[in-house]
Amino acid sequence: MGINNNSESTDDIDLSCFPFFKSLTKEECDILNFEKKCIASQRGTIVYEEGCRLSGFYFITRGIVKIYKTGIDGKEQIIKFANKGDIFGYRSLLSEETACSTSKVIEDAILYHIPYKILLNLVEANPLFSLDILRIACDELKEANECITYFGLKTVRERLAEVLLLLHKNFKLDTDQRIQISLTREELANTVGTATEVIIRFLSEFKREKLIDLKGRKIKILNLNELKKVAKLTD
Amino acid sequence: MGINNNSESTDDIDLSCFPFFKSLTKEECDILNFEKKCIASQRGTIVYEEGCRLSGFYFITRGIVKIYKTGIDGKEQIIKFANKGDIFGYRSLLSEETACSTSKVIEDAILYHIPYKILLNLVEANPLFSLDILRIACDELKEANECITYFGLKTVRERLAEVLLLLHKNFKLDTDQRIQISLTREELANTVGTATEVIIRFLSEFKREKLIDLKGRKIKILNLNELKKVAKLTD
DNA sequence: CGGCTGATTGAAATGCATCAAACAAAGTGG
DNA sequence: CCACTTTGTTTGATGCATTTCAATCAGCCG
Repeated sequence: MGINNNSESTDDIDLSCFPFFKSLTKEECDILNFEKKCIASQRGTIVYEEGCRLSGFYFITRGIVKIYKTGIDGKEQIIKFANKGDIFGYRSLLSEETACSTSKVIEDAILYHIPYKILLNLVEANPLFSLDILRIACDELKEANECITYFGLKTVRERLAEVLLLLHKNFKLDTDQRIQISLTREELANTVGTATEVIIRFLSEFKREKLIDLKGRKIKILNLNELKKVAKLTD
Repeated sequence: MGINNNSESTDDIDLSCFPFFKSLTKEECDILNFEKKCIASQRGTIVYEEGCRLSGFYFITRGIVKIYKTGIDGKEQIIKFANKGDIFGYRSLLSEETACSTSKVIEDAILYHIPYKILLNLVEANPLFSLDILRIACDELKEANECITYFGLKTVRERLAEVLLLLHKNFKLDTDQRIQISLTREELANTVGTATEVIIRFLSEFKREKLIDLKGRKIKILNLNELKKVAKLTD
């Protein structure tokens, strides 16, 4: 693991059924479906690395990919988890720069690679699609700004509570109401921006306070409202 | 001060000379210039506040505006400084949400208000402009991601060094090579995400180490390379 | 079984936040 | 024009949150 472990398949799912492509015409969908390349990737696979020049962006229909940057001392900062229906890798593409983050599969995933040229053609030819992707970028920007704010104004304890709430909101729950995404303590730490040990301590503190329940990496939120108070959220 | 102190003027500068509008046709420029509204705003003016519904976005041709969010305890987190040639307020507009940040003039500014409808028309009618604004959003996203990373991985001392370098890069220098933007210690603190006193201590530490020179709020960088080392920057 | 990675706990060190107080500068009103 | 208020800057001292180091434990895989 940790090494490329892809298998290019000829999986011919029609991407037009996903909301992201809703504004495309029939012809555009045909081109898209023809040019896309399906990549089934196992946990640990690195999709692209910081410094790479990408040839296209990625659309994910299954699994989870973490997007992160690496600091000088080798510590990671996770910026985002991409899952079903998300796109990633488009930012550096459109800015015409090398990737400034790394993306790694943390839950076996199905990815579709879509060439840059197709993206450009669509943006230039289809104003509605153009607006769609612009709105996606704006939404990401909003989340990033909220993230900056929470880093600047909140303590580690508050940030952990907020991250748990975000994971709860953005990822499916299993039959036992546990958040399906399975992160190591270290990955949680790299999201919150702290040390692994600190995460462990606060998690067990939350558990003691009956805010959450832990079963290995599977977390269940027991008291949503109280956790929101800990996170100092208004809504 | 602190209260609205605008004066709507009929200033008829042709906006097409700014790079942001470079992709517009002659006709589009005419409409833009007709629909824009010039607002001369003094230091302290609040352009819009968190929770407002905006009717358009802003283009700035002079002065500086700080964009920030306010925490529960009233503390501010500054997200961005907008100056000449920048746009702001477009994000919440395109996401069709109320503003999630406040913008306040910190250096007497000339702003142009451009109605949402014009923005939408341009994005839908002009693919090149559409791509331009998409790239701007992507660039902002890149900066935001770097900001998240520096919050997550760096100490306050390192962050302050990085912010000083960013200000040095993004704002003009005066005849004495000092960074023209004039921030209070508190505003610096609200950018770095720490307390005013901490900023003061590190600033005088940097001064003692001959990395910077201080003359009130005007900062001059004396040793760029060494400051980059402090900020743990690679480039 | 032994070696690996990840999780956990404890103790010590430190970076930062907070509180308090003094000072400087700038604007306000008598 | 001077006392007064206000706002911003500075310094010191203290306490707390978080980091770091060290050691142990649990689980997994070949």
